[in-house]
Amino acid sequence: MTNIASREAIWLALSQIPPGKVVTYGELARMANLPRAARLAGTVLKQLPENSQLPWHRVINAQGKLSLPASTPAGKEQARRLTAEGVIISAGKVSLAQFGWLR
DNA sequence: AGCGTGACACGAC
DNA sequence: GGTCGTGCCACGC
Repeated sequence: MTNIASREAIWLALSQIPPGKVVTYGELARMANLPRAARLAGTVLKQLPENSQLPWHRVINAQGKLSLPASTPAGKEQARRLTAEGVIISAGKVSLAQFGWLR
């Protein structure tokens, strides 16, 4: 599996996440057939272009929290988009109802 | 080739 | 509930 094919697999998996649901980095990697590439998922998301249509905001860490600092613009944007989709966030954590889609 | 780094995960304490 | 250590994949120097 080449490095770029892995990135593409992540992109594809990312595009499959429906609005109102969230997945963890590890789950995203599994969806992309890269069971142990949770870290890669993070680096790929980080390098996504601004203009991307992919739902990068639906990816959170295994503790149910947003990995982006709430102090940063991107962090606020992620929270804003999620709540706009009906995802309930309290104290930086996502409610279990929409967590763990595909499991 | 070696070593450090990161939007991570998981099992032990 | 926390913190720590290890394992992971890919990059960059």
